[in-house]
Amino acid sequence: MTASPPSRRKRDGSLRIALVDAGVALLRERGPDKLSLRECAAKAGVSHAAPGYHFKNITGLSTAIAARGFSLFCQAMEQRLATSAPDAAERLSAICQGYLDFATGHPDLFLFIFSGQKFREDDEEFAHYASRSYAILRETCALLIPEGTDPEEIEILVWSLVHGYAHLAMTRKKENPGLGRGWPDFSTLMGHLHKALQASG
Amino acid sequence: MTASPPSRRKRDGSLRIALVDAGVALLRERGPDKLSLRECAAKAGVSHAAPGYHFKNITGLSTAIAARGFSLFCQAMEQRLATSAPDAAERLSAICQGYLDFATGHPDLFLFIFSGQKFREDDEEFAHYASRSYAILRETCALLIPEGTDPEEIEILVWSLVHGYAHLAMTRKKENPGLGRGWPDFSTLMGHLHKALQASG
DNA sequence: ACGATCTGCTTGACACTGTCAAGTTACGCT
DNA sequence: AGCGTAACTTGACAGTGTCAAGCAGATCGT
Repeated sequence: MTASPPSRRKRDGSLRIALVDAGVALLRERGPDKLSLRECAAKAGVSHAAPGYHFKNITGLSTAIAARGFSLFCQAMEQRLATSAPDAAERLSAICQGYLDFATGHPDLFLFIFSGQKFREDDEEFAHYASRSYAILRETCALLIPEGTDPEEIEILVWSLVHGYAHLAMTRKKENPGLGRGWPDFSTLMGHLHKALQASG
Repeated sequence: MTASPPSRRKRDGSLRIALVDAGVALLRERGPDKLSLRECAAKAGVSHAAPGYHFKNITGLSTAIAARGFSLFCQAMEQRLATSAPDAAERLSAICQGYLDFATGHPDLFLFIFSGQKFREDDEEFAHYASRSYAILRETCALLIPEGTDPEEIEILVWSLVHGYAHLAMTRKKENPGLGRGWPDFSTLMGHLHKALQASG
């Protein structure tokens, strides 16, 4: 796996990246609770203690993987935003779609970053992408805040709805490769949400 | 811990219960990802392999703990329902309050049962309480379904909103003993939800 | 060109985990 | 009293995270 030339030493941090790659792959193959330093090492073709050098403990590796997760999460939302119509309602639909793209495309990673397990919040990369993901939501909501309403109220409303939908879909029965069998499409929920916002504004 | 008379053998399944108690306590003390068969055994005062007899593997113990979790979950909702005004909107508010009572009262257990880890779905107790918790939601929503709307659409709408709110509150930063600092109260979200339902009905 | 140094890894050890096989003990029954 | 079996205990093994020590290749000063 990741078979680079013989086994030269890297001063460029490429093993660090390879280990995160291995971790992401491991999550996908074995599930969100089966991460293991030693198996990441094996997958990357290095000795069992090599990860300990780059991430001093398993929390460090988990944090790096979560950072990768949040980065992909942001990417998914931005991708949908990039091809969205410019009006506020469409942009809101777009980030929600991106949200669900990420959840269905990387269910393991999605559950992992929202597992409630503690990461190293002081990690720069992690903090960057985690806060950026919320910033995207916030900016998109900004245009839809009814006069005289606390913006956070709407942000949390939207976020709760899409997050709850995605998270329930991922945790309920594993026989849903996409979203739950027979579940209403998110667009119908989005319709109700818009009605609520119109009624408020 | 749970110091019963000397160390007599029990034919009544009381060790099984003691082990689940120990597991629940362990989750609270050490976090949702730190469950251990051996430590549950120690906490219950039995040998390291005793849990293996009652739950054949750690998935078995996890399932029993999750069953306990869902049972408390149902209990929290029913308790709020019992003292609620009889009209549909109030009953809906009541189960949402119960939902949040459970999440804030047992954050570890809440994250555990919704961690996405797989349980033994064929376990009778687990299946009972898990499906019952959804049934409570369903029954409460039933009175609020607008004419000509798929009931599941409203159920998922409500469930997503309250679940997303609770789950985000639990996973975002651990310095929130209750719900996030400065977060809008759920009742405001509930207000928007009602507006949406009125606009639909 | 060459030795010193430092960085990136390896090796080895330890305490801990889940799981299984085999042994032991106490309870209920006849 | 004695037996059978349910409810454990004991012991072992492989796998885990973490740490200390060793070691070798890259880089630097000269």
